[in-house]
Amino acid sequence: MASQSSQDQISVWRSFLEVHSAVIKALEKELIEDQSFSLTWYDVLTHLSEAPGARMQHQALAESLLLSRSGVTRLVDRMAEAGLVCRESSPEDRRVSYVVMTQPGRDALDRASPGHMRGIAQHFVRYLAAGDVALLQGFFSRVLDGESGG
Amino acid sequence: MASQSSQDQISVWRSFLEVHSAVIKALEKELIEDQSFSLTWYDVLTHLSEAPGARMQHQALAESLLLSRSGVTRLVDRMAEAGLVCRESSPEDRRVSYVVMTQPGRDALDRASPGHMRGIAQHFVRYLAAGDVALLQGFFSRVLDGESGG
DNA sequence: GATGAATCATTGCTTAAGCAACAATATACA
DNA sequence: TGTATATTGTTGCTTAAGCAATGATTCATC
Repeated sequence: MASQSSQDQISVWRSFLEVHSAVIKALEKELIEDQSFSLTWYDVLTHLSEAPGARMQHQALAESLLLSRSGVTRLVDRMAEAGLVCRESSPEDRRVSYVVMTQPGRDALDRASPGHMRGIAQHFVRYLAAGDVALLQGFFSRVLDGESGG
Repeated sequence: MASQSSQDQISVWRSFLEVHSAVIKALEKELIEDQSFSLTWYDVLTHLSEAPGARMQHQALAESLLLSRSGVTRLVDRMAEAGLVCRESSPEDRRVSYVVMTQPGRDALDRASPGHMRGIAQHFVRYLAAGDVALLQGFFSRVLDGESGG
Protein backbone atom coordinates (compact mmCIF):
# COMPACT_ATOMS: atom_id res chain seq x y z
CA MET A 1 0.00 0.00 0.00
CA ALA A 2 2.82 2.43 -0.74
CA SER A 3 0.87 4.33 -3.35
CA GLN A 4 1.49 7.87 -2.28
CA SER A 5 4.95 8.50 -3.63
CA SER A 6 5.56 11.73 -5.44
CA GLN A 7 6.31 9.73 -8.55
CA ASP A 8 2.93 8.07 -8.45
CA GLN A 9 1.23 11.40 -8.05
CA ILE A 10 3.01 12.91 -11.02
CA SER A 11 2.19 9.80 -12.93
CA VAL A 12 -1.50 10.30 -12.18
CA TRP A 13 -1.24 13.82 -13.50
CA ARG A 14 0.40 12.66 -16.70
CA SER A 15 -2.19 9.97 -17.20
CA PHE A 16 -4.87 12.55 -16.64
CA LEU A 17 -3.43 14.58 -19.50
CA GLU A 18 -3.16 11.57 -21.78
CA VAL A 19 -6.68 10.46 -21.06
CA HIS A 20 -7.97 13.92 -21.77
CA SER A 21 -6.21 14.13 -25.08
CA ALA A 22 -7.16 10.64 -26.22
CA VAL A 23 -10.81 10.88 -25.27
CA ILE A 24 -11.28 14.40 -26.58
CA LYS A 25 -9.79 13.41 -29.90
CA ALA A 26 -12.03 10.38 -30.22
CA LEU A 27 -15.16 12.32 -29.33
CA GLU A 28 -14.33 15.25 -31.54
CA LYS A 29 -13.67 12.96 -34.45
CA GLU A 30 -16.98 11.17 -34.03
CA LEU A 31 -18.89 14.39 -33.61
CA ILE A 32 -17.40 15.88 -36.75
CA GLU A 33 -17.99 12.74 -38.76
CA ASP A 34 -21.58 12.41 -37.59
CA GLN A 35 -22.70 16.01 -37.41
CA SER A 36 -19.88 18.04 -38.90
CA PHE A 37 -19.48 20.27 -35.95
CA SER A 38 -17.01 20.47 -33.14
CA LEU A 39 -17.08 19.71 -29.46
CA THR A 40 -16.99 23.43 -28.80
CA TRP A 41 -20.16 23.98 -30.79
CA TYR A 42 -21.78 21.11 -28.97
CA ASP A 43 -20.80 22.73 -25.69
CA VAL A 44 -22.31 26.03 -26.71
CA LEU A 45 -25.58 24.39 -27.66
CA THR A 46 -25.66 22.38 -24.44
CA HIS A 47 -25.08 25.41 -22.27
CA LEU A 48 -27.70 27.39 -24.16
CA SER A 49 -30.22 24.56 -23.92
CA GLU A 50 -29.84 24.56 -20.16
CA ALA A 51 -30.12 28.31 -19.77
CA PRO A 52 -33.51 29.92 -19.17
CA GLY A 53 -34.96 31.01 -22.49
CA ALA A 54 -32.09 29.22 -24.24
CA ARG A 55 -30.24 32.53 -24.06
CA MET A 56 -27.03 33.69 -22.46
CA GLN A 57 -24.90 36.79 -22.45
CA HIS A 58 -21.55 36.56 -24.22
CA GLN A 59 -19.87 37.12 -20.92
CA ALA A 60 -21.66 34.28 -19.17
CA LEU A 61 -21.08 32.00 -22.11
CA ALA A 62 -17.38 32.77 -22.03
CA GLU A 63 -17.21 31.90 -18.34
CA SER A 64 -19.14 28.68 -18.80
CA LEU A 65 -17.05 27.56 -21.73
CA LEU A 66 -13.83 28.72 -20.11
CA LEU A 67 -13.01 30.81 -23.15
CA SER A 68 -12.05 34.43 -23.62
CA ARG A 69 -14.67 36.98 -24.59
CA SER A 70 -13.09 37.57 -27.95
CA GLY A 71 -13.03 33.86 -28.56
CA VAL A 72 -16.73 33.70 -27.86
CA THR A 73 -17.44 36.63 -30.15
CA ARG A 74 -15.92 34.80 -33.08
CA LEU A 75 -17.36 31.47 -32.07
CA VAL A 76 -20.83 32.97 -32.04
CA ASP A 77 -20.10 34.64 -35.38
CA ARG A 78 -19.48 31.24 -36.94
CA MET A 79 -22.41 29.54 -35.29
CA ALA A 80 -24.73 32.37 -36.25
CA GLU A 81 -23.58 32.11 -39.83
CA ALA A 82 -24.43 28.41 -39.67
CA GLY A 83 -27.85 29.36 -38.32
CA LEU A 84 -27.57 27.54 -35.01
CA VAL A 85 -27.72 30.64 -32.84
CA CYS A 86 -28.57 34.28 -33.25
CA ARG A 87 -27.90 37.47 -31.32
CA GLU A 88 -30.40 39.67 -29.57
CA SER A 89 -29.53 42.94 -27.96
CA SER A 90 -30.84 43.61 -24.50
CA PRO A 91 -33.30 46.48 -24.12
CA GLU A 92 -32.24 47.00 -20.50
CA ASP A 93 -28.49 47.19 -20.93
CA ARG A 94 -27.51 48.26 -24.37
CA ARG A 95 -23.98 46.95 -23.99
CA VAL A 96 -25.00 43.34 -23.72
CA SER A 97 -26.11 41.12 -26.51
CA TYR A 98 -27.63 37.73 -25.88
CA VAL A 99 -26.79 34.57 -27.72
CA VAL A 100 -30.00 32.70 -28.41
CA MET A 101 -30.37 29.16 -29.69
CA THR A 102 -32.46 28.92 -32.84
CA GLN A 103 -34.73 26.04 -33.79
CA PRO A 104 -32.11 24.67 -36.19
CA GLY A 105 -29.69 24.86 -33.27
CA ARG A 106 -32.07 22.86 -31.12
CA ASP A 107 -32.51 20.33 -33.90
CA ALA A 108 -28.77 20.03 -34.37
CA LEU A 109 -28.29 19.42 -30.67
CA ASP A 110 -31.04 16.82 -30.64
CA ARG A 111 -29.47 15.05 -33.58
CA ALA A 112 -25.98 15.15 -32.11
CA SER A 113 -26.82 14.33 -28.54
CA PRO A 114 -27.57 10.59 -28.61
CA GLY A 115 -24.42 9.78 -30.55
CA HIS A 116 -22.29 12.00 -28.41
CA MET A 117 -23.67 10.49 -25.21
CA ARG A 118 -22.91 7.08 -26.62
CA GLY A 119 -19.40 8.28 -27.39
CA ILE A 120 -18.86 9.51 -23.84
CA ALA A 121 -20.12 6.19 -22.56
CA GLN A 122 -17.91 4.23 -24.87
CA HIS A 123 -14.70 6.21 -24.56
CA PHE A 124 -14.88 7.27 -20.94
CA VAL A 125 -17.73 6.09 -18.76
CA ARG A 126 -17.42 2.44 -19.56
CA TYR A 127 -14.03 2.31 -17.86
CA LEU A 128 -15.49 3.50 -14.58
CA ALA A 129 -15.63 0.73 -12.02
CA ALA A 130 -18.30 0.54 -9.36
CA GLY A 131 -17.58 3.22 -6.83
CA ASP A 132 -15.39 5.24 -9.15
CA VAL A 133 -18.13 7.69 -9.99
CA ALA A 134 -18.61 8.99 -6.49
CA LEU A 135 -14.93 9.10 -5.78
CA LEU A 136 -13.98 10.85 -9.01
CA GLN A 137 -16.76 13.34 -8.61
CA GLY A 138 -15.54 14.05 -5.11
CA PHE A 139 -12.02 14.66 -6.27
CA PHE A 140 -13.05 16.82 -9.22
CA SER A 141 -15.37 18.87 -7.05
CA ARG A 142 -12.62 19.53 -4.55
CA VAL A 143 -10.34 20.69 -7.35
CA LEU A 144 -12.95 22.97 -8.83
CA ASP A 145 -13.90 24.45 -5.48
CA GLY A 146 -10.29 25.03 -4.58
CA GLU A 147 -9.24 26.43 -7.91
CA SER A 148 -12.15 28.76 -8.51
CA GLY A 149 -11.76 30.40 -5.14
CA GLY A 150 -8.00 30.67 -5.32
CA MET B 1 -25.42 3.84 -3.07
CA ALA B 2 -27.39 5.09 -6.06
CA SER B 3 -24.41 6.73 -7.69
CA GLN B 4 -24.47 5.13 -11.08
CA SER B 5 -27.13 7.09 -12.88
CA SER B 6 -26.40 8.22 -16.38
CA GLN B 7 -26.67 11.79 -15.19
CA ASP B 8 -23.96 11.26 -12.62
CA GLN B 9 -21.71 9.72 -15.20
CA ILE B 10 -22.14 12.60 -17.61
CA SER B 11 -21.55 14.93 -14.74
CA VAL B 12 -18.23 13.23 -14.02
CA TRP B 13 -17.24 13.72 -17.63
CA ARG B 14 -18.10 17.40 -17.51
CA SER B 15 -16.20 17.88 -14.30
CA PHE B 16 -13.26 16.13 -15.86
CA LEU B 17 -13.27 18.69 -18.65
CA GLU B 18 -13.58 21.60 -16.26
CA VAL B 19 -10.79 20.35 -14.06
CA HIS B 20 -8.55 19.90 -17.05
CA SER B 21 -9.18 23.38 -18.30
CA ALA B 22 -8.79 25.05 -14.92
CA VAL B 23 -5.63 23.24 -13.92
CA ILE B 24 -3.96 23.54 -17.29
CA LYS B 25 -4.61 27.26 -17.31
CA ALA B 26 -3.18 27.72 -13.85
CA LEU B 27 -0.08 25.69 -14.61
CA GLU B 28 0.51 27.31 -17.96
CA LYS B 29 0.21 30.75 -16.46
CA GLU B 30 2.71 29.97 -13.74
CA LEU B 31 5.13 28.39 -16.14
CA ILE B 32 5.01 31.36 -18.46
CA GLU B 33 5.40 33.84 -15.64
CA ASP B 34 8.29 31.96 -14.09
CA GLN B 35 10.15 30.69 -17.12
CA SER B 36 8.47 32.29 -20.11
CA PHE B 37 7.77 29.09 -21.88
CA SER B 38 4.72 26.97 -22.34
CA LEU B 39 3.52 23.66 -21.01
CA THR B 40 4.15 22.20 -24.45
CA TRP B 41 7.77 23.21 -24.36
CA TYR B 42 8.06 21.77 -20.89
CA ASP B 43 6.61 18.53 -22.17
CA VAL B 44 9.09 18.37 -25.02
CA LEU B 45 11.99 18.89 -22.65
CA THR B 46 10.67 16.29 -20.22
CA HIS B 47 10.23 13.68 -22.91
CA LEU B 48 13.66 14.39 -24.30
CA SER B 49 15.25 14.22 -20.87
CA GLU B 50 13.80 10.75 -20.38
CA ALA B 51 14.86 9.45 -23.77
CA PRO B 52 18.23 7.73 -24.20
CA GLY B 53 20.77 10.27 -25.34
CA ALA B 54 18.21 13.01 -24.78
CA ARG B 55 17.23 12.52 -28.39
CA MET B 56 14.06 11.50 -30.16
CA GLN B 57 12.82 11.28 -33.72
CA HIS B 58 10.17 13.78 -34.76
CA GLN B 59 7.80 10.91 -35.27
CA ALA B 60 8.27 9.50 -31.77
CA LEU B 61 8.03 12.94 -30.26
CA ALA B 62 4.77 13.56 -32.06
CA GLU B 63 3.34 10.32 -30.69
CA SER B 64 4.50 11.05 -27.17
CA LEU B 65 3.16 14.57 -27.20
CA LEU B 66 -0.03 13.52 -28.97
CA LEU B 67 0.58 16.12 -31.64
CA SER B 68 0.70 15.93 -35.42
CA ARG B 69 4.01 15.64 -37.20
CA SER B 70 3.67 19.05 -38.77
CA GLY B 71 2.91 20.51 -35.38
CA VAL B 72 6.09 19.01 -34.03
CA THR B 73 8.12 20.33 -36.95
CA ARG B 74 7.12 23.87 -36.15
CA LEU B 75 7.35 23.35 -32.43
CA VAL B 76 10.93 22.16 -32.83
CA ASP B 77 11.62 25.11 -35.14
CA ARG B 78 10.67 27.51 -32.37
CA MET B 79 12.48 25.65 -29.63
CA ALA B 80 15.59 25.35 -31.78
CA GLU B 81 15.52 29.06 -32.42
CA ALA B 82 15.37 29.56 -28.68
CA GLY B 83 18.37 27.27 -28.35
CA LEU B 84 16.72 24.63 -26.19
CA VAL B 85 16.98 21.83 -28.73
CA CYS B 86 18.75 21.17 -31.98
CA ARG B 87 18.32 18.80 -34.88
CA GLU B 88 20.66 16.04 -35.94
CA SER B 89 20.15 13.99 -39.02
CA SER B 90 20.56 10.26 -38.72
CA PRO B 91 23.43 8.69 -40.62
CA GLU B 92 21.52 5.40 -40.85
CA ASP B 93 18.25 6.64 -42.24
CA ARG B 94 18.57 9.89 -44.05
CA ARG B 95 14.88 10.63 -43.82
CA VAL B 96 14.83 10.94 -40.07
CA SER B 97 16.15 13.83 -38.08
CA TYR B 98 16.56 13.65 -34.36
CA VAL B 99 15.57 16.31 -31.91
CA VAL B 100 18.29 16.64 -29.31
CA MET B 101 18.16 18.56 -26.07
CA THR B 102 20.95 21.11 -25.72
CA GLN B 103 22.63 22.14 -22.50
CA PRO B 104 20.57 25.34 -22.35
CA GLY B 105 17.54 23.11 -22.77
CA ARG B 106 18.62 20.98 -19.86
CA ASP B 107 19.23 24.08 -17.78
CA ALA B 108 15.84 25.46 -18.66
CA LEU B 109 14.16 22.22 -17.66
CA ASP B 110 16.09 22.14 -14.39
CA ARG B 111 15.06 25.69 -13.65
CA ALA B 112 11.43 25.11 -14.54
CA SER B 113 10.96 21.72 -12.97
CA PRO B 114 10.78 22.47 -9.24
CA GLY B 115 8.24 25.22 -9.69
CA HIS B 116 6.18 23.20 -12.08
CA MET B 117 6.16 20.21 -9.76
CA ARG B 118 5.04 22.50 -7.00
CA GLY B 119 2.31 23.77 -9.27
CA ILE B 120 1.07 20.28 -10.03
CA ALA B 121 1.06 19.52 -6.34
CA GLN B 122 -0.78 22.69 -5.50
CA HIS B 123 -3.37 22.70 -8.25
CA PHE B 124 -4.01 19.00 -8.63
CA VAL B 125 -2.29 16.54 -6.35
CA ARG B 126 -3.22 18.21 -3.12
CA TYR B 127 -6.89 17.44 -3.73
CA LEU B 128 -6.20 13.72 -3.89
CA ALA B 129 -7.49 11.91 -0.84
CA ALA B 130 -5.85 8.79 0.53
CA GLY B 131 -6.62 5.97 -1.85
CA ASP B 132 -7.48 8.25 -4.74
CA VAL B 133 -4.11 7.79 -6.39
CA ALA B 134 -4.41 4.07 -6.92
CA LEU B 135 -8.00 4.30 -7.97
CA LEU B 136 -7.46 7.14 -10.42
CA GLN B 137 -4.42 5.49 -11.88
CA GLY B 138 -6.42 2.32 -12.36
CA PHE B 139 -9.19 4.14 -14.13
CA PHE B 140 -6.85 6.16 -16.34
CA SER B 141 -4.87 3.08 -17.26
CA ARG B 142 -7.98 1.24 -18.28
CA VAL B 143 -9.00 4.15 -20.48
CA LEU B 144 -5.60 4.40 -22.11
CA ASP B 145 -5.35 0.66 -22.70
CA GLY B 146 -8.81 0.54 -24.16
CA GLU B 147 -8.46 3.64 -26.30
CA SER B 148 -5.04 2.97 -27.74
CA GLY B 149 -6.01 -0.49 -28.87
CA GLY B 150 -9.38 0.49 -30.24
C1' DG C 1 18.82 -5.06 -59.35
C1' DA C 2 14.46 -2.17 -60.61
C1' DT C 3 10.03 -0.44 -59.69
C1' DG C 4 5.94 0.45 -56.71
C1' DA C 5 4.51 1.23 -51.98
C1' DA C 6 5.43 3.02 -47.54
C1' DT C 7 7.68 6.28 -44.26
C1' DC C 8 9.75 10.65 -42.58
C1' DA C 9 9.98 15.49 -42.21
C1' DT C 10 8.57 19.74 -44.26
C1' DT C 11 5.60 23.31 -46.44
C1' DG C 12 1.22 25.93 -47.80
C1' DC C 13 -3.03 26.83 -46.32
C1' DT C 14 -6.75 27.10 -43.04
C1' DT C 15 -8.83 27.36 -38.51
C1' DA C 16 -9.35 28.73 -33.84
C1' DA C 17 -7.85 30.79 -29.81
C1' DG C 18 -5.77 34.71 -26.79
C1' DC C 19 -4.21 39.55 -25.63
C1' DA C 20 -4.47 44.32 -25.85
C1' DA C 21 -6.82 48.26 -27.52
C1' DC C 22 -11.21 50.27 -28.54
C1' DA C 23 -16.07 52.21 -28.58
C1' DA C 24 -20.36 52.21 -26.43
C1' DT C 25 -22.76 52.15 -22.42
C1' DA C 26 -23.65 51.83 -17.45
C1' DT C 27 -22.46 52.83 -12.53
C1' DA C 28 -20.44 55.40 -8.58
C1' DC C 29 -19.60 59.28 -6.19
C1' DA C 30 -18.64 63.98 -5.43
C1' DT D 1 -25.53 67.08 -12.56
C1' DG D 2 -21.03 65.79 -14.08
C1' DT D 3 -17.00 63.33 -14.29
C1' DA D 4 -14.19 59.22 -13.35
C1' DT D 5 -14.38 54.24 -13.40
C1' DA D 6 -16.01 49.76 -14.77
C1' DT D 7 -18.17 46.58 -17.86
C1' DT D 8 -19.61 44.59 -22.40
C1' DG D 9 -18.75 43.13 -26.83
C1' DT D 10 -15.86 43.77 -30.91
C1' DT D 11 -11.61 44.27 -33.71
C1' DG D 12 -6.49 43.92 -35.12
C1' DC D 13 -2.79 41.27 -34.51
C1' DT D 14 -0.25 37.22 -33.16
C1' DT D 15 0.35 32.41 -32.07
C1' DA D 16 -0.19 27.56 -32.46
C1' DA D 17 -2.27 23.66 -34.21
C1' DG D 18 -4.10 20.35 -38.04
C1' DC D 19 -4.77 18.52 -42.89
C1' DA D 20 -3.31 17.57 -47.37
C1' DA D 21 0.29 17.65 -50.63
C1' DT D 22 5.30 17.33 -51.53
C1' DG D 23 10.11 15.67 -51.80
C1' DA D 24 13.46 12.70 -50.15
C1' DT D 25 14.52 8.33 -48.80
C1' DT D 26 13.88 3.40 -47.58
C1' DC D 27 11.55 -1.10 -47.96
C1' DA D 28 9.33 -4.93 -50.38
C1' DT D 29 8.51 -7.76 -54.08
C1' DC D 30 9.27 -9.33 -58.29
